[in-house]
Amino acid sequence: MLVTTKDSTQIWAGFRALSDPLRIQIIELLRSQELCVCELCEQLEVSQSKLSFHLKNLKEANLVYSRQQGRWMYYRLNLTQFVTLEQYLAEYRRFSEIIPAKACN
Amino acid sequence: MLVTTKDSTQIWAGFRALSDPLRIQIIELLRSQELCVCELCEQLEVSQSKLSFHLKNLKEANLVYSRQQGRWMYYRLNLTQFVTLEQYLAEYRRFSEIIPAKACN
DNA sequence: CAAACCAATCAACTTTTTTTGATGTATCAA
DNA sequence: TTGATACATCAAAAAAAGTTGATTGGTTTG
Repeated sequence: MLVTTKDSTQIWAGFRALSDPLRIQIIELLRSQELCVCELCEQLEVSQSKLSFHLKNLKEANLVYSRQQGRWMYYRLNLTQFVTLEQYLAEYRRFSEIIPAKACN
Repeated sequence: MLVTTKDSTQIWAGFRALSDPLRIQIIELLRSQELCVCELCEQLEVSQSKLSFHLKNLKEANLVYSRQQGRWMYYRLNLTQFVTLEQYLAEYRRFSEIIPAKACN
């Protein structure tokens, strides 16, 4: 079963968002609780604009949600997307009979 | 439980390798069977050097093995690494009680 | 209203990744 | 041994991603 182009895009875009050390740190902080940008800034000791860049990145990959409250912006994980990626990887384990190549030529 | 820096590197490096459409296509072809470079070239319609670049990329992330036979080089998936990444993602689902943020200030 | 605050965005710059075409190396076949 | 094949590697160019500092927009506070 081949994934469609559209699904594939979702997939590698998701992995791309996870392919940066700072973004991994961000989601690990969000794993236990929703946090506002200022708190992430403090804990990760990075500039606000840098953080904004990476949060946008995570958001565009559907890995986080955000909600505004007053002048604060709170971010939290979108677990659904994590499950999607997890299941994509799980497919590899499912049909794990990998046939050795026939000799080439 | 926080992952160590070393583990984290393994993780985002793994995701980084999966963050490219061509590399996703490659692993999807390898999902059912080991293939040689020339066959991947044909099926994906990309240049050989381009393919080599991406295969190296996958290999450095431990997502594939390779073995040489005569003048052919055969690539196959390293499912162990897929499982590692899958389990990393699964951790997010496991403790999915995400506490809403306390009001900031 | 004005000032303070939080966070997004922008432009300029730096760094990393990817592509391309050429070259190198090893293997095999004639 | 010569030529062909399969693949890796390299250097240069192109494209994409990330960083930085400044600015902007929206919200609250005084």
